[in-house]
Amino acid sequence: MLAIGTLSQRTGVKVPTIRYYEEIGLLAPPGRSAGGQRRYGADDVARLRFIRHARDLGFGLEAIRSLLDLAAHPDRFCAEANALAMAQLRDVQARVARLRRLEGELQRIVAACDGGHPAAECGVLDALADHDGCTGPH
Amino acid sequence: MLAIGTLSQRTGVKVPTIRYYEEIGLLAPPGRSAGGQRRYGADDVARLRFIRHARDLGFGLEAIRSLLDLAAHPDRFCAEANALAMAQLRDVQARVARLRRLEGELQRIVAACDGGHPAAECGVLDALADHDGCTGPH
DNA sequence: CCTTGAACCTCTAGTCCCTAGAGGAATTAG
DNA sequence: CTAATTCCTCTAGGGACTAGAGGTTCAAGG
Repeated sequence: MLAIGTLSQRTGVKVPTIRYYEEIGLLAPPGRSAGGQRRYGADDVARLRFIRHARDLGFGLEAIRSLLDLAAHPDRFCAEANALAMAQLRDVQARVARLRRLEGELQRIVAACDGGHPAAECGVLDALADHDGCTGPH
Repeated sequence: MLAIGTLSQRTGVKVPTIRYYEEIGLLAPPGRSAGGQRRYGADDVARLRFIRHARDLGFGLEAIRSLLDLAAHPDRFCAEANALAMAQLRDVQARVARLRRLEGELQRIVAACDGGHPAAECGVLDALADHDGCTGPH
């Protein structure tokens, strides 16, 4: 049986975060030692690693809850898991597209000023004040 | 003089958000009508547009506060504005890089399952449970 | 067996940037 | 003048944690 700190080390999830996951019902309340401390088993390690991995991939906790639910019922069909992963992929792709536009605007803005002027002539401040100078929408 | 709703329309910032910006000191408390409603002028439109644009570009409110402060002192040098914009650019670039790695992993994961299996054989669920299958770190 | 120090416990509050709703007052168009 | 719309303040919530206070339990060394 593992203490919470050991579970934390084995999964890379911080101790308060583990307790938070328990609080919101993502992790089942574990057994306790005689003195009342949490004790975890191998199942908890696997479950928490799953959560960690999905979080790293940008899934929200509600999506993760659905995925875990699905994984707990191996006889159900996994169309939902597929749909969740596809939604996540589309979300990531949309964010990349948006960030790349921002990157372009920021490069333009940074190039407008080398930092050596009085603020009155600063290209950065001008660019922020004037959206019309932007190449596209954001 | 503009009512808060008109200011909202002209800047694209929602009414509660404008009040929130006032509360945190990003926008000066405006004058009031006889009945106590906020009345804004052209300066407020410009300032709020500046804020909106910087938010759209992903700047945090504290960075925006610094930028506005700088813009209010046209005699100061703008090295700080330049530094803030560069920091923001680097931040955006780092996020893009990370999201592109995620995109790759997600594509691999989505390809592992067409949604037509029982959950026990689902490639998506397997991939989430097993980080070692991933191409790179995330 | 006892002591020490690390790790654990609960609880509250804070982060960021808003968003939503309740209950009521002011304004504006007809 | 009335009715509809907008405005006011105040409180609470959300996502996903993070930080801190004040106190308890555990494991290892002597």
